[in-house]
Amino acid sequence: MTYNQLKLDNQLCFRLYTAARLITSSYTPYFKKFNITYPQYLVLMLLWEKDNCIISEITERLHLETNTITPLLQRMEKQGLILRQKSEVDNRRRIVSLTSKGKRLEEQMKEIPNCLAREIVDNGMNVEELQNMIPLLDKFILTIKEK
Amino acid sequence: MTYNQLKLDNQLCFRLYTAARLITSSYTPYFKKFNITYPQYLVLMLLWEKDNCIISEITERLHLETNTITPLLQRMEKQGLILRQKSEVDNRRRIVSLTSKGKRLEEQMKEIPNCLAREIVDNGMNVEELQNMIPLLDKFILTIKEK
DNA sequence: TCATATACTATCGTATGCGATTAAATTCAA
DNA sequence: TTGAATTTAATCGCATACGATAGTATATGA
Repeated sequence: MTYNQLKLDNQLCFRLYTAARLITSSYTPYFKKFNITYPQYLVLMLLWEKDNCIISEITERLHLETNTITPLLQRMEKQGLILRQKSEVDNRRRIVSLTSKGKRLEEQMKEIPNCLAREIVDNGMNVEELQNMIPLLDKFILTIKEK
Repeated sequence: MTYNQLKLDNQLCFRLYTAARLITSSYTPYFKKFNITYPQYLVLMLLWEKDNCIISEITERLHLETNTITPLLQRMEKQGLILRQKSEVDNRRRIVSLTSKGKRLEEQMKEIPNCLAREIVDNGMNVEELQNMIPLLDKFILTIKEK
Protein backbone atom coordinates (compact mmCIF):
# COMPACT_ATOMS: atom_id res chain seq x y z
CA MET A 1 0.00 0.00 0.00
CA THR A 2 1.80 3.08 -1.19
CA TYR A 3 -0.96 5.66 -1.18
CA ASN A 4 -1.97 7.82 1.77
CA GLN A 5 -3.99 5.59 4.05
CA LEU A 6 -5.43 8.58 5.88
CA LYS A 7 -7.55 9.71 2.99
CA LEU A 8 -11.18 8.75 3.11
CA ASP A 9 -11.16 7.75 -0.54
CA ASN A 10 -8.44 5.21 0.09
CA GLN A 11 -10.20 3.31 2.80
CA LEU A 12 -11.74 -0.06 2.12
CA CYS A 13 -13.52 0.07 5.47
CA PHE A 14 -15.32 3.29 4.60
CA ARG A 15 -16.54 1.71 1.36
CA LEU A 16 -17.85 -1.35 3.17
CA TYR A 17 -19.53 0.81 5.78
CA THR A 18 -21.17 2.92 3.07
CA ALA A 19 -22.14 0.03 0.81
CA ALA A 20 -23.73 -1.84 3.71
CA ARG A 21 -25.77 1.15 4.82
CA LEU A 22 -26.94 2.01 1.33
CA ILE A 23 -27.95 -1.50 0.32
CA THR A 24 -29.70 -2.02 3.65
CA SER A 25 -31.69 1.16 3.19
CA SER A 26 -32.57 0.03 -0.34
CA TYR A 27 -34.36 -2.88 1.27
CA THR A 28 -36.38 -0.62 3.55
CA PRO A 29 -39.15 0.37 1.11
CA TYR A 30 -39.82 -3.32 0.43
CA PHE A 31 -40.04 -4.02 4.17
CA LYS A 32 -42.33 -1.11 4.91
CA LYS A 33 -45.61 -2.89 4.23
CA PHE A 34 -44.54 -5.74 6.49
CA ASN A 35 -43.36 -3.35 9.17
CA ILE A 36 -40.02 -5.06 9.72
CA THR A 37 -36.38 -3.98 9.61
CA TYR A 38 -33.35 -5.47 7.89
CA PRO A 39 -31.94 -7.23 10.98
CA GLN A 40 -35.40 -8.64 11.64
CA TYR A 41 -35.47 -9.90 8.07
CA LEU A 42 -32.17 -11.67 8.69
CA VAL A 43 -33.69 -13.50 11.64
CA LEU A 44 -36.70 -14.46 9.56
CA MET A 45 -34.51 -15.80 6.75
CA LEU A 46 -32.58 -17.84 9.25
CA LEU A 47 -35.76 -19.30 10.75
CA TRP A 48 -37.31 -19.99 7.34
CA GLU A 49 -34.26 -22.13 6.65
CA LYS A 50 -34.28 -23.80 10.05
CA ASP A 51 -37.02 -23.19 12.57
CA ASN A 52 -36.71 -23.64 16.36
CA CYS A 53 -33.25 -22.18 16.82
CA ILE A 54 -31.74 -21.33 20.16
CA ILE A 55 -30.33 -17.85 20.76
CA SER A 56 -26.71 -18.92 20.40
CA GLU A 57 -27.38 -20.40 16.96
CA ILE A 58 -28.83 -17.06 15.89
CA THR A 59 -25.98 -14.99 17.31
CA GLU A 60 -23.38 -17.23 15.65
CA ARG A 61 -25.07 -17.29 12.30
CA LEU A 62 -25.62 -13.53 12.18
CA HIS A 63 -22.30 -12.69 13.87
CA LEU A 64 -24.17 -10.62 16.46
CA GLU A 65 -24.17 -10.68 20.27
CA THR A 66 -27.04 -11.37 22.64
CA ASN A 67 -27.14 -7.71 23.62
CA THR A 68 -28.33 -7.03 20.07
CA ILE A 69 -30.31 -10.19 19.40
CA THR A 70 -32.32 -10.44 22.62
CA PRO A 71 -34.05 -7.06 22.34
CA LEU A 72 -34.50 -7.59 18.61
CA LEU A 73 -36.26 -10.91 19.23
CA GLN A 74 -38.36 -9.34 21.97
CA ARG A 75 -39.62 -6.77 19.49
CA MET A 76 -40.33 -9.47 16.93
CA GLU A 77 -42.24 -11.50 19.51
CA LYS A 78 -44.29 -8.43 20.40
CA GLN A 79 -45.17 -8.12 16.72
CA GLY A 80 -46.33 -11.73 16.62
CA LEU A 81 -43.64 -12.93 14.21
CA ILE A 82 -41.91 -15.40 16.52
CA LEU A 83 -42.16 -17.17 19.87
CA ARG A 84 -39.38 -17.28 22.48
CA GLN A 85 -39.87 -20.36 24.65
CA LYS A 86 -37.72 -21.76 27.40
CA SER A 87 -36.27 -25.18 26.61
CA GLU A 88 -37.65 -28.04 28.72
CA VAL A 89 -34.38 -29.93 28.48
CA ASP A 90 -32.04 -27.10 29.38
CA ASN A 91 -33.64 -24.17 31.10
CA ARG A 92 -30.84 -21.81 30.18
CA ARG A 93 -31.75 -22.11 26.52
CA ARG A 94 -34.50 -20.29 24.75
CA ILE A 95 -36.04 -21.73 21.61
CA VAL A 96 -37.05 -19.27 18.94
CA SER A 97 -39.76 -20.38 16.52
CA LEU A 98 -41.87 -18.83 13.79
CA THR A 99 -45.55 -18.11 14.35
CA SER A 100 -47.94 -18.76 11.46
CA LYS A 101 -47.68 -15.05 10.71
CA GLY A 102 -43.91 -15.33 10.56
CA LYS A 103 -44.16 -18.38 8.30
CA ARG A 104 -46.56 -16.68 5.92
CA LEU A 105 -44.08 -13.88 5.34
CA GLU A 106 -41.71 -16.23 3.52
CA GLU A 107 -44.06 -16.55 0.58
CA GLN A 108 -44.97 -12.86 0.67
CA MET A 109 -41.37 -11.67 0.76
CA LYS A 110 -39.72 -14.20 -1.50
CA GLU A 111 -39.43 -11.89 -4.50
CA ILE A 112 -37.77 -9.04 -2.61
CA PRO A 113 -34.13 -10.07 -3.12
CA ASN A 114 -34.78 -10.59 -6.83
CA CYS A 115 -36.46 -7.20 -7.14
CA LEU A 116 -33.53 -5.52 -5.50
CA ALA A 117 -30.97 -7.41 -7.59
CA ARG A 118 -32.87 -6.38 -10.71
CA GLU A 119 -32.86 -2.74 -9.64
CA ILE A 120 -29.10 -2.83 -9.18
CA VAL A 121 -28.45 -4.59 -12.48
CA ASP A 122 -30.78 -2.20 -14.27
CA ASN A 123 -28.69 0.64 -12.92
CA GLY A 124 -25.49 -0.61 -14.49
CA MET A 125 -23.88 -3.16 -12.19
CA ASN A 126 -23.33 -6.49 -13.95
CA VAL A 127 -24.46 -9.75 -12.40
CA GLU A 128 -20.89 -10.93 -12.85
CA GLU A 129 -19.53 -8.01 -10.87
CA LEU A 130 -22.00 -8.69 -8.10
CA GLN A 131 -20.99 -12.33 -8.03
CA ASN A 132 -17.32 -11.43 -7.98
CA MET A 133 -17.88 -9.67 -4.67
CA ILE A 134 -19.20 -12.78 -2.95
CA PRO A 135 -16.00 -14.86 -2.56
CA LEU A 136 -13.97 -11.74 -1.75
CA LEU A 137 -16.35 -10.78 1.04
CA ASP A 138 -16.47 -14.36 2.31
CA LYS A 139 -12.71 -14.53 2.57
CA PHE A 140 -12.62 -11.08 4.14
CA ILE A 141 -15.17 -12.02 6.80
CA LEU A 142 -13.42 -15.29 7.53
CA THR A 143 -10.07 -13.53 7.81
CA ILE A 144 -11.35 -10.99 10.29
CA LYS A 145 -13.22 -13.56 12.35
CA GLU A 146 -10.02 -15.56 12.71
CA LYS A 147 -8.12 -12.75 14.34
CA MET B 1 -29.48 -15.65 -10.38
CA THR B 2 -30.64 -19.23 -10.25
CA TYR B 3 -30.07 -20.11 -6.61
CA ASN B 4 -32.52 -19.55 -3.78
CA GLN B 5 -32.36 -15.88 -2.94
CA LEU B 6 -34.05 -16.43 0.40
CA LYS B 7 -31.09 -18.21 1.90
CA LEU B 8 -28.88 -16.16 4.13
CA ASP B 9 -25.76 -17.61 2.55
CA ASN B 10 -26.79 -16.37 -0.85
CA GLN B 11 -27.21 -12.76 0.09
CA LEU B 12 -24.67 -10.17 -0.91
CA CYS B 13 -26.29 -7.65 1.41
CA PHE B 14 -25.79 -9.84 4.46
CA ARG B 15 -22.11 -10.20 3.59
CA LEU B 16 -21.68 -6.44 3.26
CA TYR B 17 -23.53 -5.87 6.51
CA THR B 18 -21.33 -8.41 8.28
CA ALA B 19 -18.06 -7.31 6.70
CA ALA B 20 -18.74 -3.68 7.58
CA ARG B 21 -19.55 -4.45 11.20
CA LEU B 22 -16.57 -6.73 11.67
CA ILE B 23 -13.99 -4.41 10.10
CA THR B 24 -15.38 -1.46 12.02
CA SER B 25 -15.10 -3.33 15.28
CA SER B 26 -11.53 -4.30 14.34
CA TYR B 27 -10.73 -0.60 14.42
CA THR B 28 -12.20 -0.16 17.89
CA PRO B 29 -9.19 -1.32 19.93
CA TYR B 30 -6.99 1.17 18.09
CA PHE B 31 -9.46 3.96 18.83
CA LYS B 32 -9.83 3.13 22.48
CA LYS B 33 -6.88 5.19 23.77
CA PHE B 34 -8.19 8.19 21.84
CA ASN B 35 -11.73 7.63 23.08
CA ILE B 36 -13.33 8.01 19.66
CA THR B 37 -15.60 5.85 17.50
CA TYR B 38 -15.40 4.83 13.87
CA PRO B 39 -17.89 7.42 12.58
CA GLN B 40 -16.02 10.08 14.54
CA TYR B 41 -12.80 8.90 12.89
CA LEU B 42 -14.45 9.37 9.49
CA VAL B 43 -15.23 12.98 10.36
CA LEU B 44 -11.67 13.53 11.53
CA MET B 45 -10.25 12.06 8.32
CA LEU B 46 -12.46 14.32 6.30
CA LEU B 47 -11.38 17.40 8.28
CA TRP B 48 -7.70 16.43 8.13
CA GLU B 49 -8.05 16.48 4.36
CA LYS B 50 -10.05 19.72 4.28
CA ASP B 51 -10.69 21.75 7.42
CA ASN B 52 -13.60 24.19 7.91
CA CYS B 53 -16.35 22.17 6.27
CA ILE B 54 -20.01 22.98 6.52
CA ILE B 55 -22.45 20.33 7.65
CA SER B 56 -23.76 19.60 4.18
CA GLU B 57 -20.25 18.87 2.89
CA ILE B 58 -19.84 16.34 5.67
CA THR B 59 -23.20 14.66 5.11
CA GLU B 60 -22.55 14.39 1.36
CA ARG B 61 -19.05 13.07 1.72
CA LEU B 62 -19.99 10.46 4.32
CA HIS B 63 -23.37 9.66 2.74
CA LEU B 64 -25.06 10.34 6.07
CA GLU B 65 -27.94 12.63 7.05
CA THR B 66 -27.95 15.55 9.47
CA ASN B 67 -29.93 13.53 11.97
CA THR B 68 -26.83 11.36 12.34
CA ILE B 69 -24.14 13.96 11.81
CA THR B 70 -25.41 16.76 14.03
CA PRO B 71 -25.46 14.77 17.28
CA LEU B 72 -22.17 13.11 16.32
CA LEU B 73 -20.52 16.50 15.88
CA GLN B 74 -22.05 17.73 19.12
CA ARG B 75 -20.38 14.86 20.94
CA MET B 76 -17.08 15.56 19.19
CA GLU B 77 -17.30 19.23 20.17
CA LYS B 78 -17.96 18.27 23.77
CA GLN B 79 -14.77 16.18 23.65
CA GLY B 80 -12.80 19.13 22.36
CA LEU B 81 -11.99 17.63 18.97
CA ILE B 82 -13.81 20.16 16.80
CA LEU B 83 -15.60 23.53 16.84
CA ARG B 84 -19.05 24.15 15.33
CA GLN B 85 -19.34 27.84 14.48
CA LYS B 86 -22.11 29.72 12.73
CA SER B 87 -21.08 31.20 9.41
CA GLU B 88 -20.91 35.01 9.34
CA VAL B 89 -21.86 35.10 5.68
CA ASP B 90 -24.85 32.74 5.83
CA ASN B 91 -26.28 32.21 9.26
CA ARG B 92 -27.95 28.94 8.26
CA ARG B 93 -24.57 27.35 7.79
CA ARG B 94 -22.37 25.95 10.44
CA ILE B 95 -18.63 25.68 9.93
CA VAL B 96 -16.91 22.67 11.44
CA SER B 97 -13.23 23.01 12.21
CA LEU B 98 -10.55 21.02 14.01
CA THR B 99 -9.23 22.14 17.39
CA SER B 100 -5.51 21.77 18.05
CA LYS B 101 -6.39 18.55 19.86
CA GLY B 102 -8.22 17.32 16.77
CA LYS B 103 -5.29 18.27 14.57
CA ARG B 104 -2.77 16.50 16.76
CA LEU B 105 -4.68 13.24 16.37
CA GLU B 106 -3.74 13.02 12.69
CA GLU B 107 -0.11 12.36 13.52
CA GLN B 108 -0.99 10.06 16.42
CA MET B 109 -3.44 7.96 14.40
CA LYS B 110 -1.72 7.86 11.04
CA GLU B 111 -0.42 4.32 11.40
CA ILE B 112 -3.76 2.77 12.34
CA PRO B 113 -4.97 1.93 8.81
CA ASN B 114 -1.62 0.33 8.00
CA CYS B 115 -1.68 -1.69 11.21
CA LEU B 116 -5.12 -2.98 10.41
CA ALA B 117 -4.25 -3.76 6.79
CA ARG B 118 -1.21 -5.68 8.01
CA GLU B 119 -3.32 -7.68 10.43
CA ILE B 120 -5.67 -8.68 7.64
CA VAL B 121 -2.90 -9.60 5.23
CA ASP B 122 -1.12 -11.56 7.95
CA ASN B 123 -4.29 -13.57 8.40
CA GLY B 124 -4.38 -14.72 4.81
CA MET B 125 -6.10 -12.08 2.68
CA ASN B 126 -3.88 -10.92 -0.19
CA VAL B 127 -3.27 -7.26 -0.84
CA GLU B 128 -4.45 -7.95 -4.37
CA GLU B 129 -7.73 -9.37 -3.15
CA LEU B 130 -8.28 -6.34 -0.93
CA GLN B 131 -7.58 -4.04 -3.84
CA ASN B 132 -9.94 -5.96 -6.10
CA MET B 133 -12.75 -5.07 -3.76
CA ILE B 134 -12.25 -1.33 -4.13
CA PRO B 135 -13.53 -0.76 -7.69
CA LEU B 136 -16.35 -3.24 -7.18
CA LEU B 137 -17.53 -1.43 -4.06
CA ASP B 138 -17.15 1.95 -5.74
CA LYS B 139 -19.33 0.89 -8.63
CA PHE B 140 -21.80 -0.71 -6.25
CA ILE B 141 -22.11 2.45 -4.16
CA LEU B 142 -22.45 4.63 -7.24
CA THR B 143 -25.11 2.33 -8.66
CA ILE B 144 -27.21 2.42 -5.52
CA LYS B 145 -26.83 6.16 -5.07
CA GLU B 146 -28.14 6.71 -8.60
CA LYS B 147 -31.39 4.91 -7.94
C1' DT C 1 -22.07 -34.09 46.84
C1' DC C 2 -21.23 -29.67 46.70
C1' DA C 3 -18.46 -25.80 45.62
C1' DT C 4 -16.64 -23.99 41.46
C1' DA C 5 -16.51 -23.42 36.66
C1' DT C 6 -18.88 -23.00 32.51
C1' DA C 7 -22.76 -22.10 29.45
C1' DC C 8 -26.50 -19.37 28.14
C1' DT C 9 -29.20 -15.35 28.01
C1' DA C 10 -30.61 -10.81 29.64
C1' DT C 11 -29.82 -6.06 31.06
C1' DC C 12 -27.61 -1.46 31.13
C1' DG C 13 -25.53 2.56 29.11
C1' DT C 14 -23.95 4.96 25.19
C1' DA C 15 -23.41 5.92 20.23
C1' DT C 16 -24.98 5.55 16.00
C1' DG C 17 -28.56 5.40 11.77
C1' DC C 18 -32.65 7.00 9.87
C1' DG C 19 -37.72 8.41 8.77
C1' DA C 20 -40.26 12.26 9.85
C1' DT C 21 -40.82 16.81 11.27
C1' DT C 22 -39.46 21.42 12.78
C1' DA C 23 -36.99 25.83 12.84
C1' DA C 24 -34.57 29.51 11.02
C1' DA C 25 -32.21 32.07 7.42
C1' DT C 26 -31.87 33.22 2.64
C1' DT C 27 -33.51 33.49 -2.07
C1' DC C 28 -36.72 34.46 -5.42
C1' DA C 29 -40.51 36.05 -7.87
C1' DA C 30 -44.64 38.72 -8.67
C1' DT D 1 -40.54 44.74 -1.50
C1' DT D 2 -42.65 41.25 0.61
C1' DG D 3 -44.62 36.74 1.00
C1' DA D 4 -43.77 32.07 -0.64
C1' DA D 5 -40.29 28.76 -1.86
C1' DT D 6 -35.89 26.94 -0.90
C1' DT D 7 -31.83 25.91 1.67
C1' DT D 8 -29.61 24.49 5.78
C1' DA D 9 -29.39 22.37 10.08
C1' DA D 10 -31.54 20.61 14.33
C1' DT D 11 -34.79 17.76 16.88
C1' DC D 12 -37.70 13.65 17.91
C1' DG D 13 -38.64 8.79 18.24
C1' DC D 14 -37.34 4.29 17.56
C1' DA D 15 -34.28 0.36 16.29
C1' DT D 16 -30.03 -1.35 16.12
C1' DA D 17 -24.79 -2.30 17.70
C1' DC D 18 -21.78 -3.23 21.27
C1' DG D 19 -18.72 -3.07 25.67
C1' DA D 20 -19.53 -4.33 30.16
C1' DT D 21 -21.92 -6.66 33.64
C1' DA D 22 -25.40 -9.54 35.84
C1' DG D 23 -28.32 -13.58 36.56
C1' DT D 24 -29.56 -18.25 36.25
C1' DA D 25 -29.01 -23.05 35.03
C1' DT D 26 -26.08 -26.92 34.04
C1' DA D 27 -21.69 -29.36 34.14
C1' DT D 28 -17.59 -30.80 36.45
C1' DG D 29 -14.29 -32.31 39.54
C1' DA D 30 -12.12 -33.05 44.11
